[in-house]
Amino acid sequence: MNHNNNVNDELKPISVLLVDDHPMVQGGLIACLAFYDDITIVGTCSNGADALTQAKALKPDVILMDVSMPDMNGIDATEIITEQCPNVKILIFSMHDSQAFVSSAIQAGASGYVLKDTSSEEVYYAIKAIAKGNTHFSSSIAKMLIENPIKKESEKLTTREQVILSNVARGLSSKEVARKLNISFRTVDAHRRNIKVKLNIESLAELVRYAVSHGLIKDGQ
Amino acid sequence: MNHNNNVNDELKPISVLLVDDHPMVQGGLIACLAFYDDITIVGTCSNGADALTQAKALKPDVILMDVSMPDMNGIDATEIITEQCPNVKILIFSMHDSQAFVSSAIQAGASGYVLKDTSSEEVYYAIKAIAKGNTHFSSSIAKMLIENPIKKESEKLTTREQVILSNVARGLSSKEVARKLNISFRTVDAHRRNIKVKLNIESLAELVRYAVSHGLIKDGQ
DNA sequence: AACTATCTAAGTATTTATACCTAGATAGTT
DNA sequence: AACTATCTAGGTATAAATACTTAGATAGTT
Repeated sequence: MNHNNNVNDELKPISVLLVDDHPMVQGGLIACLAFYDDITIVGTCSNGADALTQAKALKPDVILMDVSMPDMNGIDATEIITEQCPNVKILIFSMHDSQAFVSSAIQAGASGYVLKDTSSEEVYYAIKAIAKGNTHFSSSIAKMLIENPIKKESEKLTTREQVILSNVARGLSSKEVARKLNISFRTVDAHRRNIKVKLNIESLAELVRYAVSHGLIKDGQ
Repeated sequence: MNHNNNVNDELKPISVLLVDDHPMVQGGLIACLAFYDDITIVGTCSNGADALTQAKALKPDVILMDVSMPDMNGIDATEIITEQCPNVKILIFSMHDSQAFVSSAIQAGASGYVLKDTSSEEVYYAIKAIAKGNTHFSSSIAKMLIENPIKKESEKLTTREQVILSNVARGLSSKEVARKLNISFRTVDAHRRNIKVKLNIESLAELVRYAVSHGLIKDGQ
């Protein structure tokens, strides 16, 4: 059965690398994309570090990239891959629809962002779109980008601050964060104060809510 | 091909209802479980309300239930279904490994809890186990349950506790909450401790996240 | 070379949270 | 009448967060 209904498509199918640490999501993507013969899955992996290695080795047209993964997350991997493999287009496939995630992904060089609750058809069209050099965003993401454009670099938290905030919002004390990151608790304390000043926030509770609503932490985790 | 290597298995395959709002996860589960002929997927749905309807109509042996879903979450759905359909076993299939979620799920009547990063083999064995009346928990969950056992049978917060938690999660200190509610800060303190014991939570950050994820407060508020 | 941002970290002081304890008042249930 | 849950609140600790200060080490930019 040929599901390729566009006679002008290139003869060569689009090569796709799947990066997702959930076996069931990988299985679902393989099963759903197998339906389309103008897409070939050339590899799968489950963390950002492997994604970089695979991207260099396989040179896929498109990488379908999860965000939350062990070792190296999808955003960081996207940044490195788009720098080192400029011809590889990256489509973020995430369950997080927060501004912070989307902004980071775009600034890292992603060509599109689809949510995990989208249909396989939309994922297919998104892959096709970004393989052609276009962009594709899930409707809710696109709406968010219009209503709330990406902030300047200066208004955002630094990487270190994000790490600190993420750990604090997970329930770790300053001492525990300090131990985890091998720095003084004084440093953690200083970061916490700087974060609060930047965000115009006064309480730990508000910090946690900021972290949750901006995708620095999964709300149930 | 017959992958049923246990000759003592019942002739009738285990009927499973999938409840997950992510099409790709659903697709992955269908594809992965199709491999085993002693399991039959009898239905799929994508929210808790539909799960209840389907559970009553289909009377599946096992429901594979996601937690985070629109309309009604998997925990609430589990509580209603286990009450109304006592013969239906529920296996939670979640990405959240927090104590609060696991405790809630068990107290709602779930027979098992597997994380989304587990292999299809483990999901298969978990379904088999709970269909037989046993339980199954992902190793990290089991470890957590051993290290930090569930303390109380009722994790539901009283109205007063919800008011306290809501205010605390908004960023008010115990003194401020006390002033607002015209009670002693000692009372607020006592409530906070009781809430933590009930929810098996140790840090303020987790309290805030509980409040956000349980709708006591809007996360952007 | 000067400027800026970032990460680092120490000192000092105060406030708040946390963890134990006990226990009275009230309301509803068995 | 006894039991249970809930809300209330005090005592006594320690641990943590908070708010101020200063400042050195890099790295990148103008």
